[in-house]
Amino acid sequence: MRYTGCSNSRGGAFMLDAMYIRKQPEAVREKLARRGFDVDFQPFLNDDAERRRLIGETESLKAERNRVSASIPLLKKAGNDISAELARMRDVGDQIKELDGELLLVNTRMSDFLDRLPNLPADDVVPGGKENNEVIYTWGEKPEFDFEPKHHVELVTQLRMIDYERGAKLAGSGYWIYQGMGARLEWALLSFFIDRHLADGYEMMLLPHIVSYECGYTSGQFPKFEEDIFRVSDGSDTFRFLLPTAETALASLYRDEILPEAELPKKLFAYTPCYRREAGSYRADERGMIRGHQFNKIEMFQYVVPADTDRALDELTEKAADLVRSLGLHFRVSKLAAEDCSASMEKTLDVEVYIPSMGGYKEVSSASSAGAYQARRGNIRYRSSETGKPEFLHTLNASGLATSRLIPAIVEQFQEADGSVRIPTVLQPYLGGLEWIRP
RNA sequence: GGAGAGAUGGCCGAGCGGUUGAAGGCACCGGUCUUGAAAACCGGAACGGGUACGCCCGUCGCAGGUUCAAAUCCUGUUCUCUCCGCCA
Repeated sequence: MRYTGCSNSRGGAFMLDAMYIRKQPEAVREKLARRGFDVDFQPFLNDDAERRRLIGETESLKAERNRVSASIPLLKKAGNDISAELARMRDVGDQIKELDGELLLVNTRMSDFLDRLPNLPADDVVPGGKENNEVIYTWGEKPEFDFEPKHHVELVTQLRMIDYERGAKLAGSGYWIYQGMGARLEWALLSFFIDRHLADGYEMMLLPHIVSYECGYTSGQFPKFEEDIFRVSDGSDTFRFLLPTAETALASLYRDEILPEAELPKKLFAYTPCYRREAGSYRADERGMIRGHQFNKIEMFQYVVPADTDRALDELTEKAADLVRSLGLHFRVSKLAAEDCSASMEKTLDVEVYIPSMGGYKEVSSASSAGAYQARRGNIRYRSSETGKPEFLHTLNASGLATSRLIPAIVEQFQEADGSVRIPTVLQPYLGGLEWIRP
């Protein structure tokens, strides 16, 4: 499936990237190498040269055609015989058509190549995978239990919060049902997050959960990661899919638009369920709610001018961390190494909550800067007050938060010997003042 | 689902085969005027690409077609609006 529509956006996005590669192929190679990508740019650079040669040829033919065409009405008026001109222009038209065909081929090859390249890591992002992630700070202490702590699956089942079996009956493995206090706790978490974001001046959005191919292209999921999503069919050929994250929709809000600089930074958040195939990614220690095909998440998003990106990433990371802190959960913040950042992102900070049964930390929020990567793909610009010209803006996103790993963290970290669970103070107002969930 | 109307620059809006890349207005930038600002007046300014930096090419939702020449004609397509039907 080709990226359809927005054809001039593609041209714009395409060229800027290409220009950088043309000018600094070694710098680009080095940056990609940090992500474990070994890319040979030679074929691309050859295409780039060929492309410019074809453009030169076809455009001088077009210039001639325009010139002669403009003179034809004048010649006609003067009573000249123009049949020779007409014949020649027919011929020129054929040549143009042929050259344009070749050009299209080269262009397609180049954009297919570029579409599949991940973002370049930021300068302060170290090479390598997970093992090179750096813990920035840790908050709180690992909980100590003077009894044998239970696994969250056992706790939430006993407390009748989550029904895994019937979830599987309804939809298959990887789906669960929130019930009773589980449903209420889930809703309390989301409400709490919403209130915090509103207090911080973020605008709330409720989005379509089924979106078009272009959204996936802009956010960077497509064309490389089409197998990670649920495609939906209405019998037509239109490619639509379920949101794997609200980011996918939020990144496309202003696609093909030019925002006034005064509107930036634009701070948004959205609640949506997230639907993911997670094909083959289950691990034995991820029993329960750690990884499912559907989970609830509130996503924060910012559109900023490039100079504001670092500040925005700090803000988003701190907001996500602060939510976990407010819940009283032990967590840490890590800066990801290049290979661990998702493809669209130049830099990512994870907020990871401690899950006692795993003896480790699990991501509840990923705060990332996409730099101009998504903006290029979606042709999202702002009018710079400095130059007066449209420039690509920067996009950032962070979960705030995904709940599916918070509930395990809450029930496990706050469990008592009798299997009851203490409700975090900040959530109690959302639960009618309730302090405990008891068997 | 049926019928109709529409889609033009940052925004609104004219144009319906040949100096129209596009009148006019708003917004924007520079200048004159002003103590300063506003108003008024004058001027500039679309986006993308190529470049021998003189210019040139492309772009009027999108994709094709007709033509020497398309915003303008033809076909397809997407989206928006109005009316009818259906429905949470």
